[in-house]
Amino acid sequence: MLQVQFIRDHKEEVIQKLAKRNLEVSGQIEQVLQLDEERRATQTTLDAILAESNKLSKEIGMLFKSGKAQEANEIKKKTAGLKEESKELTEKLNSVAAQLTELLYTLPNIPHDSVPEGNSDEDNEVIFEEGEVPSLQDGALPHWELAKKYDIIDFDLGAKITGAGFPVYKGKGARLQRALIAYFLDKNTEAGYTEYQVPHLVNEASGIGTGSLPDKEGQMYYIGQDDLYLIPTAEVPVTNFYRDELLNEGDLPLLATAYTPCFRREAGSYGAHVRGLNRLHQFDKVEIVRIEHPERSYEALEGMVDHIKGILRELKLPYRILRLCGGDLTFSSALTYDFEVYSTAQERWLEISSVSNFETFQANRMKLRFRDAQGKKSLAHTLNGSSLALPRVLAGILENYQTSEGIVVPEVLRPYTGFDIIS
RNA sequence: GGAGAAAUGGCAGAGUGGUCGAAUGCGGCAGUCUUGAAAACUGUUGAGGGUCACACCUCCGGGGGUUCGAAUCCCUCUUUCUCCGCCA
Repeated sequence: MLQVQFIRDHKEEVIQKLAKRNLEVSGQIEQVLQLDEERRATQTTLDAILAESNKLSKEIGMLFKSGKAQEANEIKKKTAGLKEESKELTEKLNSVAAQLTELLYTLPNIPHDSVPEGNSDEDNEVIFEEGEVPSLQDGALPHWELAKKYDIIDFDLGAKITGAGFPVYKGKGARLQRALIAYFLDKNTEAGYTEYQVPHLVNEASGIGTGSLPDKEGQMYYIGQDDLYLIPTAEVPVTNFYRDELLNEGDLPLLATAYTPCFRREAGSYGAHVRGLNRLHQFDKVEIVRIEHPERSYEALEGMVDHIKGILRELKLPYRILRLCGGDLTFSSALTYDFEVYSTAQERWLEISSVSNFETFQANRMKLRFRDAQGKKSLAHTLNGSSLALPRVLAGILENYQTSEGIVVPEVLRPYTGFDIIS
């Protein structure tokens, strides 16, 4: 959520920078400023009435104490009108404040200056590419064929017990999943991230904190009976550890990592591109989250990018890094780098990680602040990234490591799998 | 699931209708003393809104109510603890 104070002080800048997202928000900004003005005016009037009412109440108290009940009752009569007025104003204030918040919820984060112009994923900027695309033999298979051939993922069984998009991993496939999770968590903890295991259901406040709610896209699974949401990513529970916290500057940065399953309804996305592991309703992901000092958050973002690069290098997967353009940037993010692995058999790039700096956008929603040495309080910056999303990494491994003998396990994973080939 | 108790500032803990944003202790910060440190002593120390700055307003788990006035009374929700039951 953008800060009202910032919008007040930088109105034109906000309008101009949100244009990068191909949004024309001048009408909404005007409305925000108007509601804010109204909110403050109402508050001021209400405060004056409450002050008067407090004063009278104190007088009444003193009069009763000194036995002057009659005088007290006289003053009591005067309070009735004030009470009525304050009630009306409070209602108005609540209504205006609610409208303001609702409107602010509709405004996405301001893109960083380095975010390229553009409308869709086609305008994303490739900033880095590394790794060799293996030349596969004739008859190279896409991962869903390989999964069937080696009996390591059963999509039909998942569809039977739950539905489409809920695969069952089996045998060496299941073991490989476990290996990847352990490997990623180890890499993250080595880099200083504290490992957590977190709930897979969150309450509404947490969803709002990270910007997942209000969920206009209907992406989250909702458990109505208990008013809880299945997490779409570990980002939601982990970042919300720090909701409503006032940290000390010395506590920063805070680094956390967690493995969780992720649940996404993916309403409306069907077709060839969602085959196999490409898009699922439930998938596994290891996430990294950082709470940073605003002055160091972009340095931290680059650090996260380097960290993920290191993992992909070790896995020896061909990958590239994109800087997302304004049109493709997610709602809460100021700057996002996407990592994509080249899926040789499908001959396409698969997104396996998204690393973002949200600056104060989430922190403002969740009131995550820190106090500096001078005692000044500021919103912290929140960042997160996948390190990594499993299904597409698995797809990349299956397709790129396939040989006539079977699927070779990347070397760094062998201590975790206990086998070096799936045949 | 049933019965009971509780939720107050960074922490501990008082406050059961009136000048309480809240005693006291610990902790933190500043100072005095000291070569330095400790101890002792003195002062200071919650958050949000609002203001140029004050004033002023709001906040004692969340929401609602009673009252001229609520941390304090009532309703409700959440969480924690104790006991019983069930259970991986």
